[in-house]
Formats: sequence, structure tokens, C-alpha cells
Amino acid sequence: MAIPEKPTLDGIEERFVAQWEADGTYIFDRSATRDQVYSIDTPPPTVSGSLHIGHIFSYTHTDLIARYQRMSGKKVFYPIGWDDNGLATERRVQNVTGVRCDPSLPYVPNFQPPFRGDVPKDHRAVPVSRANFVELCAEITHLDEQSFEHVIRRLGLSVDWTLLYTTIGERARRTSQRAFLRNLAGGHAYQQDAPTLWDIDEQTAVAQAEMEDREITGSYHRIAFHKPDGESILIDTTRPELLPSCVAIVAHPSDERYQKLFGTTVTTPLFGVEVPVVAHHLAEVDKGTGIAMICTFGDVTDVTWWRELDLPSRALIGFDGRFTSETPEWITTDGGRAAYEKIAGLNPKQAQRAVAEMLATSGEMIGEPREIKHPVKFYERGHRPLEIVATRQWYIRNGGRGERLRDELVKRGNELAWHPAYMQSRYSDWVAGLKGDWLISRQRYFGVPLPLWYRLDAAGNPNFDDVLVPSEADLPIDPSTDVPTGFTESQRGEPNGFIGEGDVMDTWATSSLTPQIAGDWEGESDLFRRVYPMDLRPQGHDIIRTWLFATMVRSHHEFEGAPWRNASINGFILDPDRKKLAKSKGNATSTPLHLLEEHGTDAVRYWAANGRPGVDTIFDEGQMKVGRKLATKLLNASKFVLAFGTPPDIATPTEPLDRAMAARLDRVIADASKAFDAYDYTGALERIESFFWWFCDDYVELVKSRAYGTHGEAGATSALAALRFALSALHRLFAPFLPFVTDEVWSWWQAGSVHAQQWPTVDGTWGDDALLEPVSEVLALVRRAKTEAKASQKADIAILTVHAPAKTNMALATAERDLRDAGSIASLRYVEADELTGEVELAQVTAGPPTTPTSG
RNA sequence: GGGCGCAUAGCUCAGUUGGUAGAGCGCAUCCUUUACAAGGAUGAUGUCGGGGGUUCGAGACCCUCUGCGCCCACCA
Repeated sequence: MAIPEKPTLDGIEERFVAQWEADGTYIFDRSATRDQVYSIDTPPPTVSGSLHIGHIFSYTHTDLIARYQRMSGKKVFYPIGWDDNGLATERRVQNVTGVRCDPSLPYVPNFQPPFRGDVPKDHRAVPVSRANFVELCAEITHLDEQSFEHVIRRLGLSVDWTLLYTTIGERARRTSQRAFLRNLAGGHAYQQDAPTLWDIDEQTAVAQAEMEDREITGSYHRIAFHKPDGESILIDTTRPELLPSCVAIVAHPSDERYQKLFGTTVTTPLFGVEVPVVAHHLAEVDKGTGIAMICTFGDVTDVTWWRELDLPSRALIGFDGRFTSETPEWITTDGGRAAYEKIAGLNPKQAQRAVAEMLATSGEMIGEPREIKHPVKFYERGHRPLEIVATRQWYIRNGGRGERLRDELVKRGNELAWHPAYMQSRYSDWVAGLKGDWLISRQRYFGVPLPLWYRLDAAGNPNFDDVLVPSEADLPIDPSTDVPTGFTESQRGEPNGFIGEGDVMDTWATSSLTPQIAGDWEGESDLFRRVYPMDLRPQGHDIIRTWLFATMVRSHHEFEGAPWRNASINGFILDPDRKKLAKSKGNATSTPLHLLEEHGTDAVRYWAANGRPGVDTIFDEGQMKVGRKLATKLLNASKFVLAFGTPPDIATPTEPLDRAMAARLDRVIADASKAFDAYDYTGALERIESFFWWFCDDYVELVKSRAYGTHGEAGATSALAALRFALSALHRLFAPFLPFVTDEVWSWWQAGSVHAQQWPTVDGTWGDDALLEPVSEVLALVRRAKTEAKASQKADIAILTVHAPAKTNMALATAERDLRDAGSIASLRYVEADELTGEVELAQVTAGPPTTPTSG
């Protein structure tokens, strides 16, 4: 292809995206063996959200590494997936279609939702069957995925689109269920009926990793419990509504104030229930009055007390977050039963108000409630505090309840290189601080079903200990429609028959298997052994405790090894006020597509490449403008260099200046490669970029005249060979960063895509580049003189006198002709001196007429 | 309360094993017309957060204080 008259960046994204797709430039070579492969466990973006600048940032980082590895000779396995299963998708579907799932309803064929887009605020969600709901989820996610694909392609990621997977897709479901069944068989998965943190709005159990503390306002209510002798014991509580669930009151064993009470009983205010006074070391002497009430269950400490002190269970809050309507049998006094009737059916907030009023009336509340700020556990996507409800749930062992496994998992962290290294402590700290096993069952709909059925006894009640499992060959299955071996559909729900497990798995229980899903573990192909364990897991530091850790757990159980060799942890994007960019805060205004269109993809990638692994980076359109400038410069410089014409095939740089340039380039290649190998793409870019600007500003200016042939063929041939040699290397060095403009300039003079070329290698035969520094210095001092004289850079210099050490002068002399050409220097003299300085005598310029303001 | 990280020019950041402080942006001055004015050349700008210590020598190493960010933590 010829060099265009006027090179431009316009439209190169569309052109090369189409060309790469047509040529299959990034298709994985499935014949490659593991040692030839560089495999990447790409994060599947959550399609229910929107792609934002943070994705552009972190996905570019991964692509830089992928492109470097590919050019370095590796067969790069670089898949992409969409995370479309789970609660986030359900929420989005509810919000855009105006429906909600009611599993008790029958399937309606050809169901059309009331909306596809914006649902009016006052719309009441239409209940639909589970099957209809799942259908809608699939439809909406498919649309979301198309728009995601458009942006990712436009970003120029060198992913292999033939490897596309989704986390709700058939292969993901099969993989997820298979892994679960293996965990079950290996004793790593189990079910348990126990108090569980529960989101009352979503009505599902929540795992430790999905919880967060939020500081909210509560009120200390000082309430009076009654001793048999009529005296009061005062207790501060923020949750007076849990009084009917009170099972004991507790103080620290060493607390002198309460020594005599341990072993006695008191009665609760309002409800008149007799409860023991117990001692436990977790009770804090200086918190409130030093004595607390234990309720089933107000918080996780209550669970600990309940378990360790062997207390009865008096739970009253149901799955819907409301107090049960039946008055419990442990409340026996007339007053107590009357009080309970006033809170039956209320939610915790309403009940608190009611109880506080009753306590005030009865005189059992001392003073007014005192407002405090305190941390309360929330589901990270939730709106109301979590409650604790006793339910049967499935767990996978993750070391939270066993020291040995915990230690093993912490040690697994040593099997991979962390970039940056200090991120490993996030992992170790999290594993060491686990409070329990990983709760994987969710009472939701759009997820991978737990592949289980339970046998029913003669009375038709499920025996949860009698678990029926499918054979791996039948996966994936849906226990709500598929039937266990040896049964027929007619036995579903019948005595001595079976029922299907209704729960789905947590979305992390599937996304923790991305290496297995993308690599087709246990599938038809032999892909897996060629790509696993993977070379790289790139991800954000916010999901080390979830995605990274969960993937480690699954890999540990199944393969007894870490799933990757490297983990590269990217930082966040901050706005100019150093706030984390987030849509909810209203500071993530520009859509990524808009940025890619305005600045050009290469320019945006340039900005992203300046964010080192792990470092939070300021969103800076100024940097994108710099990137744009760099891409434009690459166009112009390439055009100029190539316009000198083609040297003979065997031509090689022979002039000292040309060889010195090649030597400097050699060092740049070595440094950039070393930086890339250490996942420091930013360092590599800095090195390449600064060489490139020196190449344009100094080297090209120096050899320009010689390249035109001013001083004969030998000098011109050396210059042309050197210019082209450097240009080829520069195109390839910039290729990972600026994939579009580099492929454009490459196409002007070379066959094939630059992205299929070999990364430049160190030659080592050029000698040293010591010559370049003094040459650049002399050039700078000549330019300075002209600038200070307010003359054009093209102005002639009569005499330049260089003062420098003899050695420097001799070196300068080898490049004298180029220096004189570049500076328009008529005469160049050398004087020996300790340091390099110079005197410049500008040629007499014929003084023109005095400058006068002119019109027109 | 515990852990991790950060603090260098007006702004965003580099500063590899200690050896005279760097880049880009911005700013100032100047230069257009045979690569590039959406350009080029040149220049100014720092008590390296404070205080101690080690050393011939500290932006780098040690201690300490301050400020900021993130993660974690039993909600009475």
C-alpha cells in the first residue's frame, strides 16, 4: 500500500477492527502446547451494568500484556466472556421490563412484558413464572452483550472472539454443576441448617464476601429488666424490637458489678419472659451498661453466644423480614401476649417504634433514646440491614472453619506472582480473617441451579440428607424440570418420590470457574491441558476477596494448585477531585464510546497505559490529547522517513552516528522488554516514547540532509538503512499500545499486520551510543542561540566554536557533517576544555526594512 | 481497633542496588511556508509532608509524627 498524501487517524478503528476480524489475527492456535502458550483468565464484565471508563482502563492493561506476549512468540489464549447470571441481572430485568418473578405461577407461552426500556415509577411489577422470568433475563442480557461487544471491539482488544463464553451459557452451567458435584463427592461441599445472614428485600442468603459494613444512625434505648427481688437491671440496646426474641442477658465473667447475678434469672420488660444471666468473654465491660441482651438473632455475636452458651432459639423474624404473626408460645403473660400482638407482622423498623412506645408507657425505658452512629452489616447491593435467619443452605469449604485448609489456601498465594507484590496481603488477610465457609446457595432464579434432588419420605416430607445427584454425563440439568435416575416426573412432590432443589448457586460459584469454562474443562476438546494453569489473572483489587479467592478455592479442591502464575491487580479511576469514579456519584459522565470517538482509541489507550498496576489513576483527558499527538506524530514521522526511498536490500548503517542511534535503540528494546516481562507496561511505554521523541527531534533532523543524498551515496545509504531499521522497530514497539496507528503505518511499507510480527530483539553489535549525548547537546546549544537571537531555526551560523574535552571533540568530529547540516553551520571549530560549552556566531542577516504594522 | 498503600514543580506522575532533583501537561519567549501549526525551538519553576537517626553523602535506608486513600473488624 502506498503512503497517503495526507495521513490521518480518521476511521482507522473501523477499518482495522474489520480487517483483524477478517484475517483472524488474534485467533488462538489450538495446536500449541502448554509451554508455547500464554493464557489469560479475562474478567467477564457484568453485562447488567454498563461499561465504564474503569473497564477501558483495566482491559487495556491486559491487552498490552497480551500483545507483547503474542509478538514475543507466545500463542496467546485470550478469551472474553460475559457475566450475565445472578442477582444483578435479575434486578436489571425487573427494572427494564416491569416484571417480578413469582415461582408459584405457571409458564405463559409468548409472554410479552409490559415494558422494554423505561418503566414508569408508579408501575407495579407484574408477577411472572420462573420460566418466563428466565426467558426475559436471557433476552435482555443478549441485547446488553451486543452493545458490550461493540465497545470492546472498538477498544481494539486482541481477544479471540471465537472463545466467547457467558456465565449462564450451557458450557458454564455444565462446568459449574460438574465442579459442584466434584466438591460434593470430595467432601468439600455440604449443607447445613444454621443462622444465616439474610437480605429481607431480595429474600436470599448472603455470603461473607458480599457483605459490607455501613455506618448508620441508631438509638440506644436504656431498658429495665427485672430481678426477682423487684430491682432493675439496665441494658442499653439499639434493637429493642428484638426483646421478644431475648434468650439471656450477658456480661463479662470478670465484671464485678454482675458477679452475683450470674446463674440467676431475670424477666424481660414488656414480655415478661424469664431469661438467665450468663457470662461470656465477648461481653464488653465498657459498652453500654456492660450487660447486653442476647436475642436470636440480632447480630453475629448473638449467634456466637447462642452457639457457645447453648441457648434456645426464639427467632421471630421471617424470610420476608417481618415479625411472625403467631404469638410465640414462650410469651405466656397476658401483658406479654398483648404486647406481641402489637408488633406481629411488622417490619423491624416499625416494630422498634411500637416497642419503644410501649416501653415508654410502661415506664421500663429509662430516659429518651440516645442517637448513635454504628456500623451495621448490609448486603453490598442491599438497602436494609441484614437480618439473621435460620435456614438450610449449601456451603463450600474455604478454610473459614478449618485451620489446615485455611493455611493451605494462604500458601497457595505464594504460587503466583502478584503485580504489584503488596496486593498479596489483601488476599492473605482476607483468608486469615474468614468467619465461616462459603455460602453458595441463593434463593434466586436466574442462576445455575444446584444439580440436586431430595428423596421424599412416606409422608411426602423431604429428607434433605438423602441427596440425589445426576451423572456428570447428563449435565447441565435443571432439577425443577429434569428427573433423577430411577424416578419419573409423576413422582415429583409425591410420597416416596422426590423434589428438586429450588436454589441456584451464587454467581461467584460459577465465575470462580472461568479458567475451566473458558478452557473447556472436561469438554470435547483438548483445550484445557494446553492453557491450564493460566498465565495471568487480571482483575481489580476490590474483588480479591471474591473472584480471586473463590477461583483459588475451586482450583485448590479440584487440581491442588493455583489456577494461575500471575495476578495483575489494577487500580481504580479517580476523578480530578480524587473521588472514585462511579455512576452513582454522578461523576462518571462521559461514556467510554464517546471518549473513544472523540480522542481516538489509541489516544485513550495511551492514557490507560500510563496507569501502573495497582495504582489508582486520575481520569485525565489531557493525557488522551497527548496520546493523540503521539499517534499523529507517528503518522508524520513514518511518512517522512519512508519518503526518502528504499535503500538497497543489503544496506546497513555504517556511519558512526547511525550506528550510535542503533545502539541506543538496542538499549531501549532491552529495557522495554524487561519492563514488559515484569508487567510494567508503563515503564516500557515511557522508554519507547522518549526514544521516539529524541529520534524525531534530533536524529531525523541530523541525518535529513545526508539522507537526501547531499553528501553522496554511501552516507545516504547508511542513513536510509538506519532510518528504516529504527522505524520498523518503533512500529513494533508501539504496536501493543497504539494498535491502530501502528498497523496503519506498517501497512504503508510492509506486508501483513504489525500485530503478527516479532517483537524487536536486541542486536548487540552496534557498539555504544556515547556519541549521541554530546551531539544532542551541541544541537541544543545551537538552537538556544538562535532562539535567544529571535532568529529562525533555519538561520545560518557563520562559526560555531565548541569547547569540550578532547575525547568529546573527536567524537563530535565523526558527526560533524550532520551537525553542520542540521544547524546550518558554515564553520565548526573545536577548543579543548573541561566541560562542553559553545560559542555561536550567527551569520550576518541582511537587515530587512523595519517591521511595520500592515493591514490586509 | 487491625492491615496495606500514598505524600517529589501549579497539575498528573517517574526517580532501578544511597552519589549534583526528572518527564509530560500547563506557563513564558520565539520560529511558520520541501514530515508535522491539532506543529516546532528554547526557557522559568522544587526546604522531595514535619521531626529525629544511620552515613563522607539520604528524595531513597531506620524511627517517629501529621495528612490522605483503600481493605478488614463482635450491629448490645
